[in-house]
Amino acid sequence: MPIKNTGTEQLIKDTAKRLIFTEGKLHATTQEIADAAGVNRTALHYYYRSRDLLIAAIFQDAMQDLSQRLNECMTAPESFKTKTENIIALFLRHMIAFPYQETFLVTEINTLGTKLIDNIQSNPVKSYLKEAAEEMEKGTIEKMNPAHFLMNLFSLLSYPLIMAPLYKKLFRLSGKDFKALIDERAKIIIRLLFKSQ
Amino acid sequence: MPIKNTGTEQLIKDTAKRLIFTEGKLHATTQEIADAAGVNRTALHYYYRSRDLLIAAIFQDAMQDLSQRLNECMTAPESFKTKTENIIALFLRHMIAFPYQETFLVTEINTLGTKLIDNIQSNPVKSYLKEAAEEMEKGTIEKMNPAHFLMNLFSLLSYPLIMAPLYKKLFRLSGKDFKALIDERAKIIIRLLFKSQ
DNA sequence: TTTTTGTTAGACAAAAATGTTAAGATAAAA
DNA sequence: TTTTATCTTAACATTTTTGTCTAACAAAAA
Repeated sequence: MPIKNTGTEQLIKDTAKRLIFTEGKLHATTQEIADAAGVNRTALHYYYRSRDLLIAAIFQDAMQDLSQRLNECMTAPESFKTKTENIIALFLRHMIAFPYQETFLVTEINTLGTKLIDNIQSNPVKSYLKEAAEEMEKGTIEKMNPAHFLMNLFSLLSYPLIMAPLYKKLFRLSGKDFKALIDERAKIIIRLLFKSQ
Repeated sequence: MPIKNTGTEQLIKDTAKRLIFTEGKLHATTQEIADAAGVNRTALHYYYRSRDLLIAAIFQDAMQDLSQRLNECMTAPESFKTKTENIIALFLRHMIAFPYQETFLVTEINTLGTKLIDNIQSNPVKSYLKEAAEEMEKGTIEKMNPAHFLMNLFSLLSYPLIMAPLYKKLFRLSGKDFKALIDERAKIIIRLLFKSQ
């Protein structure tokens, strides 16, 4: 780590994340990133040496961030429903800020190979799936393979935000109206996933 | 259209679609496309003149295909539930074959601008939404903004297939096991969207 | 004050990707 | 058989993107 930290290294990475994760420009060039960050392109090489290394750093961060969010959410010491409500709140907030983070991860894996994620942590997910299975026994949620429950949850949270540009056109909605729609989703999702009473 | 049609023009486009829509290689180069198609890169230029034009053709096809599927599905003369079951079957089949088609559309829009889709047809969707609202009155599905119903439907259909590389790792599933999981989803989705009896 | 650190600017080199051209092979059509 | 449309090969030009180097400068640290 540098002795005199002016935040430029972080700024570059954060800007790249904004372009890629938030604005969905999955193939931003080094020039575009540097311009958006308001730094010279040389600074990007100064800190990250190459585009690939910057992208690798961003990929690592994204995986780490995803892992950590799953970890924290899924192993929290709360009731299953409360926990699920928290997952929804947290992931919705995240998807609003960084809708293309998961898309980025997947397309990187598709081009660079699946070995990128051999070390993914699946234990917290497993424990959540187990709890879901118990809830199914209790009858608070529909019986199904718990993996489906989790996929349903994440689908309902994520997909509308990824497809926002299409949905806005399809529904003829302004950005504001679409946002209002998204704000309603937490409740909708809970109502859908949990039996009515 | 060429007088002597040997299918190479189509082959090139189909191959590019395979790479982009199926394999999720969203920034395939002309060389990669030509190689995958087993033709010389010049053939690509011979037929499409430039990469951008090939991509534009693919984009148009994808929009057209999406529009047409929506159109056919949503205006079919069947009961709402049957119609929805058909939508699920059709879109699931499509997502299995071309999981990244919508992702491609959205990332293209994100980089080239929203004007690409100003002419999108939203009438069939509107009529489906109206039917959904009627079903809500009847009580066969939960009451909500019909737009949510549609977003729920497409989310549940699409997201798991887009995120397959991640989910396989997260659930530690082989390709075969994951496929089996996906095959169960049509029923799961119907059960989730429609009230139990 | 001198040195170090962070950073910029500019020029340039190298690589990658895209696009062009000309010549020729092939096979089907005329 | 000649012609023509299709497609390849190979060479090359252009553009885009990436990466490197050097000199310089400002601000903080020593």
